Amino acid sequence: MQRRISITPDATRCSTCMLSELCLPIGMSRDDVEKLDELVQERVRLSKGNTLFNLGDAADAVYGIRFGSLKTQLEDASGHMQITSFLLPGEIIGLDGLLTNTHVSNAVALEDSEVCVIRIQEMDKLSRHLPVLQQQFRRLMSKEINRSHQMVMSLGALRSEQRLAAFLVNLSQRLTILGYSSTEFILRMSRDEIGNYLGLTLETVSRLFSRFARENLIRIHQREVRLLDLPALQALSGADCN
Amino acid sequence: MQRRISITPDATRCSTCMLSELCLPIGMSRDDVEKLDELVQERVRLSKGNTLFNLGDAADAVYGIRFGSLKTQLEDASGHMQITSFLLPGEIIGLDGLLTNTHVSNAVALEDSEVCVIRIQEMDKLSRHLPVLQQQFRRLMSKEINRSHQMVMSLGALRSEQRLAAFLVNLSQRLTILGYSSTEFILRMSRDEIGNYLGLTLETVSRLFSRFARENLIRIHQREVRLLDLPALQALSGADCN
DNA sequence: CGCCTCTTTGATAAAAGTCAATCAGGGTGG
DNA sequence: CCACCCTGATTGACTTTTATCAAAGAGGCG
Repeated sequence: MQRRISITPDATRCSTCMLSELCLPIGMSRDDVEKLDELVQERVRLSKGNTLFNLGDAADAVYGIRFGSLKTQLEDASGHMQITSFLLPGEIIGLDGLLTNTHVSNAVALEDSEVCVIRIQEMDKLSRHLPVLQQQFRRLMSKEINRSHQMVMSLGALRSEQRLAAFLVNLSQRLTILGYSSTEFILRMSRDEIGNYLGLTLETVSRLFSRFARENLIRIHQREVRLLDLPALQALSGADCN
Repeated sequence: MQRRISITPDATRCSTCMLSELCLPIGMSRDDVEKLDELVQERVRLSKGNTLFNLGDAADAVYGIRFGSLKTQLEDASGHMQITSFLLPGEIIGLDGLLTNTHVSNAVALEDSEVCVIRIQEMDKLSRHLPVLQQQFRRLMSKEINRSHQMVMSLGALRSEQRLAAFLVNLSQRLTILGYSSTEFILRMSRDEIGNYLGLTLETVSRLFSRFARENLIRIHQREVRLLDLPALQALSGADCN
């Protein structure tokens, strides 16, 4: 189920949002963030499994995640899906639709989630009086380019165990920024989804988790993970010189 | 060798450039393109093997390729390089540096090349009188995000032969847009570089080229390729339903 | 309680990597 | 001008990694 929520005068705005240090306003001055308050006029609440947008939908907005998590996936001509990202609160989704104003991917909620709707037209209007907003948005797009390039590096250069270690370390880092534990968290995605994302099969992912557990790098039970040896995982993920 | 060239009054500008239908001005009106003419005040000429920028360099500009070709590559902690793109005339390079105004990759010329320097500061100044320029730039960044996501799909979902076929088809399409032959061209990169880009070893690339030639899909001699059966290559690259 | 989905684990097969030798061109220096 | 050298490309033999196929186990939800 997808439900649109209009923002009431007393609702949380960018300037009063817990995530304002991470999301669109990251690095902006207090004053400038307050000017952002009129930008988001709507939110969307999604229950688990529902789509925020689909391939082919008109793309007149991007979305900042308020809570929950989503995945984006591309679909090729033969119908095969490739997950291109897992997104957490404070991250921006939908940037790939701005080329033709049409979404080229699907965005699906991995759990009950809520996103802030950032209309491009509103942003352009606002940025006339707030030029820093354009730079801000450019930074966010550049960040997504970097993230995707890192993914290319991971898929092109790392072996399965390194990819999975890098995946865990990356999740850990992003959760830390959000104030969650860096060593204990719930995987919101299935083995199949992790495998798809990392270019591996679900069996390989499962086997690697078991092996990491045997080697006391992690403890894992279903989707609950505890990272026992973060430095070792970091080393494994390619930071070492082997 | 890298040489900076100031633009003289009689030099080619965006409005008189052969590539204006492809490059930064793609899709802009005649009038708007003329307003772009003051944007590029400098060009850089690179001889083969030289770098346009290196990891860590200040990033105050992006670059439109005028002629030649370049590669961009990331370097990980252990010194391993991963090529993230090969760029042709009309394409924009350097978008990944706008997050922190520092380049996070190297850009190296694959042959003697020339690029137009697009200073971000100039662009921001100009876009105050030409709001369409911001949208234009957003489209270009979105395009790079899409390209990179496609690459993730290719690396994550395709087998070696499909990746190489997709690589050839992609090159063919981009060369066609530039007015070159879609079936006969010179590879500007080595087997090693192709392999690195596609997440394969140079031996695998070489073997696949030989196999494609044996199957009459291509003819290849050193770096000269002729695509004999483009539809079959397209089918192989994942457009089929197998 | 039972069904259904997700996960784990094993056995085997296929894909791609590694190591090694040879070959082909292009450029350089005698 | 030709021989040689160096780099890049090809090809073969063998190994490793990861996928595939298959079966069984574990939770969660109606």
